Amino acid sequence: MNYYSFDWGDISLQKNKTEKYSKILNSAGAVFAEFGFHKATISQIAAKAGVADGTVYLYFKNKDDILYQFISFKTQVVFQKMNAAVEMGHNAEEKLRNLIRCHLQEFQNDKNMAIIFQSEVRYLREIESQIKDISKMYLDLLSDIIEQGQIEGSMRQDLFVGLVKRFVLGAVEGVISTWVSAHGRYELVSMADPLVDLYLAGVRGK
Amino acid sequence: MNYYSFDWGDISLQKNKTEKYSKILNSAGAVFAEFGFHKATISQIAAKAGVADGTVYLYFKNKDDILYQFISFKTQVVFQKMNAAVEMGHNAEEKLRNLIRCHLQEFQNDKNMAIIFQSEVRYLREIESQIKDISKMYLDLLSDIIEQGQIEGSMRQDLFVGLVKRFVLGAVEGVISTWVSAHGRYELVSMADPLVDLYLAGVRGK
DNA sequence: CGAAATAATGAATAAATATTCATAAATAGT
DNA sequence: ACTATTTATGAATATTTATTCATTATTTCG
Repeated sequence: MNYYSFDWGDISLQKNKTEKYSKILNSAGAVFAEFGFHKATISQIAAKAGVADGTVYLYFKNKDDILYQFISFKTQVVFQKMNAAVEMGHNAEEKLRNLIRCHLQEFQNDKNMAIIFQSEVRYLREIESQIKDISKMYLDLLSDIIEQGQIEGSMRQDLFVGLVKRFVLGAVEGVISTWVSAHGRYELVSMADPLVDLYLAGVRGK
Repeated sequence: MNYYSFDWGDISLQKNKTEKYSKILNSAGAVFAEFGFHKATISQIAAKAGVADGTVYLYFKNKDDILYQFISFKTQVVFQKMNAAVEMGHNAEEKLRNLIRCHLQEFQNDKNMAIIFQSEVRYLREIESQIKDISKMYLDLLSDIIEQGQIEGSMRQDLFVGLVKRFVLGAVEGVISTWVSAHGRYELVSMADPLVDLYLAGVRGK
């Protein structure tokens, strides 16, 4: 194994493999988003990725696996960003605001992901194990923020935390859902501040 | 046509037809809820309804049509009740509370419906026309309530109504979703008051 | 280069199941 | 009771498409 060939083979192999894997995954994302998981076909995905149908099966166990890996990968990436965003906040309100901003920003940047999360996540009922964990992480993140807010005194003591976090996540998802229905015509992220304001102050006048 | 036979034929015919139609529709609801629309089979539905596979096609155009009719029917019934509930309220806050209570109560009473709405409604992308209209009615109901609240002075003037209604609906759906995931183990309707309280006052302390 | 290993192909296969339809049962009208 | 009409049956069909795999292409590396 000389200097020139040192690991190059493996590296470029890895790279090609990764590239093709990503290509297929992204194509799948586009096709799933356009037609929905069940109406999407392997042939469509393969064609869009520029590979043969059979090739898909060199990178994924089966059709379900493609969806699973797509969601799994996207979730991980987004969640990492959310975590970082929350950490940037100096108090509970700031953390909440950062979380919501990040959430909306990421979904705005990746509409395919937004559509797929909205429509297909629930299909993975059985497969869900890992994905459920990540959804749980999101809710835990919220729990921490709320609890911190209560300690700081910026949030009410009489909150039912389990309800509040569902309330927050549900509303964000609703807002994203509307944005998707509107074919992403406006700035999703511009909803962040008004939304956080609603969380904090409610609809009632003073 | 004598006294004894007067219209009896037709009446019982109607009744039988309606009965079988409902039987199939309800069986479909149960099967869809248990297995999900795509994994549910016509044979399962037929078996549960106690009819032959072919019979299903005497009452429904195809599998999609069963889902469509199920959702369509349920939506209409629920929406009528919601409307009535809202009308019982004497002011915006009461109306909002009645709406949310009714919403949660109806979904609690019909878990199959809750599951199907949660998982499958978005599948009907194309078919959605009528269903979208009904969802729109829900949002209009909310718009009216919020606007009334603003006139009464019980709700802030600076609300972005389009956002608020999504916020409200999203949060209710989130709460229902959690309840379904918990296999309906607690009283969904007990969430109504805390939820409305969050809408009105937010999470911030005074 | 050339043999071995790896990767890609896409036509053929296999399985699932929605839908049809010839036949049978039930019902209604006389 | 008898015929016509309506309703129900369920085995057979038809279609769709995920998945396989024998073959071909590409890459690796002495």
